[in-house]
Amino acid sequence: MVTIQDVAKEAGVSAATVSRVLNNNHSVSIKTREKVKKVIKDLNYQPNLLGRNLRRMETRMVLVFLYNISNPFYSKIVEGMETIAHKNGYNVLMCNTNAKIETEQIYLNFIKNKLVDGIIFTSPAMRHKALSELAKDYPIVLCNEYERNTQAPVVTIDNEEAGYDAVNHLIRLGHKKIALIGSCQVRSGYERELGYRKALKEVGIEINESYIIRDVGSYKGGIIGVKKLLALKEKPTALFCISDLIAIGAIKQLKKNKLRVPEDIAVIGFDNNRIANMYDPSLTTIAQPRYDIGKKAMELMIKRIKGNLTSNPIIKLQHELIIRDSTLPIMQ
Amino acid sequence: MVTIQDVAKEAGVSAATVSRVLNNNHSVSIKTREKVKKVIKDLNYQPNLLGRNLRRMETRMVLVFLYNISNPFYSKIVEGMETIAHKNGYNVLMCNTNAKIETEQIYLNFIKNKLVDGIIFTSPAMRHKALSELAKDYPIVLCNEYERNTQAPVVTIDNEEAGYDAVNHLIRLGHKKIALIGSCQVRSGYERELGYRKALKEVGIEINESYIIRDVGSYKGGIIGVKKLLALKEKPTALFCISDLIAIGAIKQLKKNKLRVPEDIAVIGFDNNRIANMYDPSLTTIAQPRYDIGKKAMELMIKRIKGNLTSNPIIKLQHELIIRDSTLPIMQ
DNA sequence: ATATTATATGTAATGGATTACATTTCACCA
DNA sequence: TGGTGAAATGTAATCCATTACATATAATAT
Repeated sequence: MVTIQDVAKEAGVSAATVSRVLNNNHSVSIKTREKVKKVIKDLNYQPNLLGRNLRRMETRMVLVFLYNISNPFYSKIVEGMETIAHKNGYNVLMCNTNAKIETEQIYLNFIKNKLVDGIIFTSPAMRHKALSELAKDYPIVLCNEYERNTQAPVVTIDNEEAGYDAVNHLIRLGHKKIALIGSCQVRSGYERELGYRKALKEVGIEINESYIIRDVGSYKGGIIGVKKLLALKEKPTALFCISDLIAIGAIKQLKKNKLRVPEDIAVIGFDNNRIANMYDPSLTTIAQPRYDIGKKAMELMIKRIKGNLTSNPIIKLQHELIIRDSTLPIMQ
Repeated sequence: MVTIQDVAKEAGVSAATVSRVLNNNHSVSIKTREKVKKVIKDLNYQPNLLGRNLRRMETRMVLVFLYNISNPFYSKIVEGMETIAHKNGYNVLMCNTNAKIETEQIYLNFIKNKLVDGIIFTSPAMRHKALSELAKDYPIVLCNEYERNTQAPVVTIDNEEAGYDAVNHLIRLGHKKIALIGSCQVRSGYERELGYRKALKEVGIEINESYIIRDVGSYKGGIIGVKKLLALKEKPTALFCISDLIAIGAIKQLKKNKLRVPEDIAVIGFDNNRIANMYDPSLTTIAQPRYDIGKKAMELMIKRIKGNLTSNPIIKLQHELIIRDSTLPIMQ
């Protein structure tokens, strides 16, 4: 392996000078600089960053914890993070946590052992107390999911407001019997349910608790939810699903029961998952500003790493209602 | 920050002994070991792996290049990789390359700069010559996509055989006018087309070149492909799409033209993407043994890192035809 | 021409952990 | 009890690059 010493010897200078060339230190004469650069090229020298990182006690790497990379929701978020990171000389790495605390612990060692400079959580499994402790000692940023009491910077949307907007859309279409399929286990789900309740209450629709199917998630959850709802005497005419995957499961099950969407039942999803537009019918949904969420999260992270962030702000970015076929108004 | 020296001083031993305790070296007396462990705990000492890695000149990290994390196809593959990696004391990190050579170059520095021990490519943008050069100097494994001439270990499936099986399934259902939507820009696509040709030729169906829509990909490609096919005088009765996303785009466009799947046109996809089962109709497709592909790739990687792999094997694992609604035989 | 300052480069310490080698300790045996 | 070998521990070099500080050289001012 070629080291900085080899380059120095070959170029007839000291390692310090080579280092200065590598780091674009201005106090190297043009002649020397060119000479060193040539040797670097000739020897195909690649600096060993383990040495640099040890010396500087930083790695310029940020690790992103993902529940699972298969969740396409996060791809745009990560892109946003990468944009800001690269602009600041940082790199972004990702890992799967599978929402398991044990897996999180494994990868948490990356920051404890100085292998990365910071960690961004997208859907933490560990609880807010542990997270807050962690955030005291290390640069931590939460992206999307968080618990109210967590002492760490957060970037997210106003989920209650978004849930409100979704349900309001259904109300404006004339629906009165509106069901919800979701989970209040994560805060985002809980807040979306709050928005659902707020919207109904506001127009004087009494909340029918049997219309609220909780603690089911993802595609299968949508199927289960619809089965439960169709077993009711008074069936809903509209469905607010707190994720697009739930919505897709729900629609599939509705179709199985020969119910048409949106003619018989309108369905609205959440996230504007890539599949939302591809599905048949295409899904009305709430889009999150994913790219900007990622950018903002990385901005906070880099500030935090550099010690320029002392408070723990909770930043909420603007969501958007996207109307597609699954809630089209029906010609009577 | 607490260092190994601090622990040593506090425990009244040398740093070497602390290091031995950390690494479970047997030549430490039980008494000393317990004493050191207690101090480690009391001081909440976290070893700085930058030091260890520099000394050992290894990081026990493997980086996986993903075209984009939003491609759900790779999640199971990564899971397989993680299983084997963790079993061997390695960790898996991922990054987005967006199939851009420039981005690949950025992350390639990770291995050149000794920040990771190996890189697994899932869909390399760089060409086989550069890859082969790289593989000479560094542990590189290719997973799924590869070019014939690449001098590096490869784990994949027999794409020609899989394409053959897919088309054969359509033939057995009685179809004669079978179209293909795909891309021969990646080798897997090219090979699947070979399988398509082989299957048709075998039963004496002449190949209609206008039934082959090339160089379109993903969801939009499916839409474009169907538009082209429906413009033909003699429309096909079956469609082999070389990915599930293409198939979904195709079906969406077919429906738009009031064509029913599978009644009017049968459609088969490829990959057994998660959405394949969720879509309406659910997709007949070719499933790749993704978990096993990931496991195998990581096995090769670790062998290669340890210097126990000198050849460049091309390992092909077994695929499987999964029959669902999109090709159900039609009752006449 | 000398003093002063700026520029360029080198020397050596540093970061934290590991490990080859050296030394000490201790148990056991003759 | 002295000798032997094994076990336990310590010393110091090492991994590679960076950087504070020292020194040498060149440029400028007086």
